[in-house]
Amino acid sequence: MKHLRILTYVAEVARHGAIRRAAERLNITPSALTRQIQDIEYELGTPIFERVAQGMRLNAAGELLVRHIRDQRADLDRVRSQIADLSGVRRGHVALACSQAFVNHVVPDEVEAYRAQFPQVTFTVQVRDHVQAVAALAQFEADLALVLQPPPSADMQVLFSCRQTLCALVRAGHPLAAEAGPVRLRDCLAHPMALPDRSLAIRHHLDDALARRGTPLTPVIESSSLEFLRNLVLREDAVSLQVPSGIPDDPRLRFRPIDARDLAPMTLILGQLRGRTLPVATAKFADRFASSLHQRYGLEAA
Amino acid sequence: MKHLRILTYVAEVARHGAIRRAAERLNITPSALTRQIQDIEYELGTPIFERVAQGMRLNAAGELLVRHIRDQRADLDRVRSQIADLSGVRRGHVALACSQAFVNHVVPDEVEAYRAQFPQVTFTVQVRDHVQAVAALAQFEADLALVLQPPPSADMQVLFSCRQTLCALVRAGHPLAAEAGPVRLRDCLAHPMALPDRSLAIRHHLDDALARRGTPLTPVIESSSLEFLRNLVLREDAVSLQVPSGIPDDPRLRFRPIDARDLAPMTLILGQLRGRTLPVATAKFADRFASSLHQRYGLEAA
DNA sequence: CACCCTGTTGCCCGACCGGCAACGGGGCAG
DNA sequence: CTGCCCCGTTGCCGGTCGGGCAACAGGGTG
Repeated sequence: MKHLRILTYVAEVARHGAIRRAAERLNITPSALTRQIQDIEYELGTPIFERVAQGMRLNAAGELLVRHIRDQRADLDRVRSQIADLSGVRRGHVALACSQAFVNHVVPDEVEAYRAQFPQVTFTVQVRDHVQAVAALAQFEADLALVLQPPPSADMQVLFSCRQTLCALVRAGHPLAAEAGPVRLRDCLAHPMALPDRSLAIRHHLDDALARRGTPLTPVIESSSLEFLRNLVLREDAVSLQVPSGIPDDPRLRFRPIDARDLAPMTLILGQLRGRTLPVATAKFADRFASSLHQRYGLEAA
Repeated sequence: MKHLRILTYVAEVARHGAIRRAAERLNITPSALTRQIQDIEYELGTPIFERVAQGMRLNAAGELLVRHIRDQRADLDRVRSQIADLSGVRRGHVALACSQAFVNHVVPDEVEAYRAQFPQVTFTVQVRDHVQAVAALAQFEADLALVLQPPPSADMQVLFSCRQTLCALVRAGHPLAAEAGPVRLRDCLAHPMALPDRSLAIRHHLDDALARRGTPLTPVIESSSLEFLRNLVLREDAVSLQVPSGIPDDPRLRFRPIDARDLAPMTLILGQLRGRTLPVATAKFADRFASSLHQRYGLEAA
């Protein structure tokens, strides 16, 4: 929308901390940009940026204004979506931040199903760890977040949650694949472990449990990529630890849940920014997503 | 603020229901205005006005947009006020809608006290009846409302409330002024009555009470102006009914509370629009006003 | 049918926005 | 200390967009 142009300028300068860099991204010259900023500061009767040698830094007034700008854009999006909705065409955009574990089938399946019905709705899916995902919500970079074990945050409003039991993941033919049903953690640790690294919630969960019991952990392979770990498990008799919803349907892979005595289940959460009214399309998608997760993984936890 | 220009156009056309009238108020020509409206409709991909022979009527999409515009302007006001606040100068504006009863000393005293401390804060005080005052809040035409017995409304959030006992108002020398303390309603009705008309909450309250008891009421004088009624009472031995907070400090006037057996006290309410975050200056004024009312008239009612 | 009101359109001008080039100033390496 | 680089800023100029004027299309009304 045209009238947001100037506000966009402010937001962009704030984001980059420098007029020249912001001007480049906005495809205008620094001179034009500096003048617009000055205009706004004049209208407000106070500077909103602190001029430092390295560029521009928001001051307190600027922080307030930028927050207003973000709110205002989000609200306009919501209104546009509502308007599109009542004209019959379901347009809109959904920005989702999710953990790596869900890029296999959980999110793609859901997006596919939704787009089959409303092809006018577009999506962006960003893979973020559980901390960054919550931050993305607060920054309005994402409308929804689907994550494992997010840090408790007042900003996050839970739309759905359930328990996910960690599973030992091995290739077909691995000794652990001989039996079915729960497996004890110590039986896993007897084999070489290929584990997520500390950027992933799964690893934090495991480390916490082992630290409490004083069991040392010496993974043979560590990676920030679950996909890499799966590919590795296919090639040698290592054991990985993943959540079932993140394991693709591959006949060469086998997985067994870790016995509940050894490892508490993790929490899967679909959430949005607390207090935010989502655009129609986004809200409807969130709704369906929640009930679809409900069907797949059972009741919401308390 | 400059970027709100176009949005103001929409709001003004919506308010007047006609481009030409709106254009006149905006000091531009109808042609310029029609083009701006068309631009917005193009950007939104849908008309926001229904063209009728008599002018322009908002359609559903327009309603949504206009609501957004109102919210957005209110939020900007709040941000500007916050910014002014943190730069040390307490600027801001307070728009108050109040019942006639409070223009004598309640509101002027409070405004004076506040302006003595923060002369940069400006005020508009609109006198509205109890129904219109609540509407003014919802329309963002007022930030605060001070009224008697407002209709219950989900839009209204109570900041302070207390009870006000209706009083018989007479001039000094009137037979009723001979005694002090509560007076029975039937003793008043024995004299010619000079009453507020049905545009005022006091009259509704009285009518309700009398209707329940089947007592007929034949006022000699009716007026929508409390001030007129007081001036009349000064000139002849009539009895008026007013709330004590609306009676000026005039040695020629006497008033005695109506006995509680005859007439329940009325409710005085200071309120704002539910869910709205008021600008700093306004919020602070509301705060002081509430505690000042508290000191004058006692505890909040439940 | 004429008249009045409505919104709308073609044409034109002026103001505003953005581009270009140059300037003042702070941080940093030689 | 000096030259260099990057920072924001300013004077000047051109294109674009907003607004004014006058005329047009259409519905309601006497």
